[in-house]
Amino acid sequence: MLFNVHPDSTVPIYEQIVGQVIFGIASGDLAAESLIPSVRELAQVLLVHPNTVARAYQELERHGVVASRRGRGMEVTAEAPDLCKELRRDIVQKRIREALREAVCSALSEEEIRKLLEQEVSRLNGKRRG
Amino acid sequence: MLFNVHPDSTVPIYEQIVGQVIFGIASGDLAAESLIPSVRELAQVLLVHPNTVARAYQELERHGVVASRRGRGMEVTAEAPDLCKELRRDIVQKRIREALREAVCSALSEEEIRKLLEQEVSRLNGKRRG
Amino acid sequence: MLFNVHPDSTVPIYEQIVGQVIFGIASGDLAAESLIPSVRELAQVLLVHPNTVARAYQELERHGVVASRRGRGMEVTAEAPDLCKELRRDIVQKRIREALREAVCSALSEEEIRKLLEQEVSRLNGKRRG
Amino acid sequence: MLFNVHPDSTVPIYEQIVGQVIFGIASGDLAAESLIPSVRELAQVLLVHPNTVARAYQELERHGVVASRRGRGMEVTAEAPDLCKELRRDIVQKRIREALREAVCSALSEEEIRKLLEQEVSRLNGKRRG
DNA sequence: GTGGTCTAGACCACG
DNA sequence: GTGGTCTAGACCACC
Repeated sequence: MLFNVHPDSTVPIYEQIVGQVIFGIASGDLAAESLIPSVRELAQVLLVHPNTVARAYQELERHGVVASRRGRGMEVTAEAPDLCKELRRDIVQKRIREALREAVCSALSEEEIRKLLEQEVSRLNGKRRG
Repeated sequence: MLFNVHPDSTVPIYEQIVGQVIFGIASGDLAAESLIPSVRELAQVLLVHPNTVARAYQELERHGVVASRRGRGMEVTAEAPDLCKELRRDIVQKRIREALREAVCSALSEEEIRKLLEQEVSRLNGKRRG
Repeated sequence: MLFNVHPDSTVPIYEQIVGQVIFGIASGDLAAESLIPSVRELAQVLLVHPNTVARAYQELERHGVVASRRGRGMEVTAEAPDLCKELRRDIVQKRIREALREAVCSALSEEEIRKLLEQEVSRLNGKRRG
Repeated sequence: MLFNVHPDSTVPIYEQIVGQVIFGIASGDLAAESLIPSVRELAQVLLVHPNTVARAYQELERHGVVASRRGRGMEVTAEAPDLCKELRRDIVQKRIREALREAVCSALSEEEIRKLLEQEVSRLNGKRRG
């Protein structure tokens, strides 16, 4: 499981972590009933403060995708995989929708926007395969 | 000239205003050497605090796209139109790139991402024409 | 509006604050559309750290009983009074139910429990009027 | 002897176990000079960690209601039955007092509180007999 | 070892 | 002034 957080994003770090865990569960990297990385462990990997991770985990618990197991850690719930697939779609769709809305209201033409999109999609697929 | 700010976005309001003005200049809605709306006027239209607008204007001044004319207001500079066309592309591209990067790292397949994109593009074009 | 928190309770302080605000809204002490005390102000009154109050306020926001007004404070929502009357009942009922469940499983007889209850009710009503 | 622990209560599990043993001794289910269940046995029944049970037993030993008998286990002391009857009353009374204090400070009327109490008492008696 | 709570104090965005 | 986020590090309950 690989975590990607960007400390300089306008999106709070804890929210990025929430998203990453949701993605991990949706993709199957984090299986139902398994334990997610401990607060301290993930904090060390991401170079953020444990409190920041803890806050993300509380949010995830609130969403019902993980449950705290006293003294053991945070466990992925049985319903999480289905739930996270929905949440993942919502997150990605929302982000894309906002980007496109901004593109439209920037008065760029539809062709220009499509060109930009195609270009960025190819760019990322290059990265993905590379 | 139409301004769109979304108070619940993670993007700060003043930054949204900066973007809107840049878009307005790039599209020609705000012509070179013309005056942009006064701080108070725009604050009233957008239902935000005048300080927030003032801060956005400072940022625009820093970018060199507007210049304050004592006693008259803020004027679009001569170089602004070209500059803003570049800035506009950068802004839109950056936002799209980030949205797609997130889509990719969510482990959605390329196909699913393309489907989402197409769906959202149509949705916005519907709105644009409607 | 009077706040009662007990630092040595097993119930976390932030949760006690959540309850107190809900009670205040349910009773009408905190009216819809009004601002609740600021984080710093309440922290000073309760002699707790501002972060603790902030956490309580986030929880309340999540419940939909207050909403953050950027730069102004936290506002009681329009739906809050009705919502809080329900929440209040749930909180009080839950606490009473747990106390009684414990009383029953302590193997005290029904009479003894009733006697204890009556005694404590009178005691509190004495306090309330005194 | 039946043990009831609620893992999601704000009351620590070890403290719940302490209470349950005190109740058992007060009611006569656990007789003076008899052995209480072993740490491992009780841990298995309650599905909690043996350390948690061990901690509860330490607490009970500190209260003087059980004493460890090398090689045999933990024995209910001779003074325990009387002591536990007092402790039981204190525990139940404290819990009820706190629940009622909260009810009062929630600004529910005396009438409403009495109604809630009556309703919950009947509910539990239904369970007790059922 | 685990997560949960709390204090402390920094910086930021916004009004 | 407001709330929001983050770092830092303490102590606790539990496994």
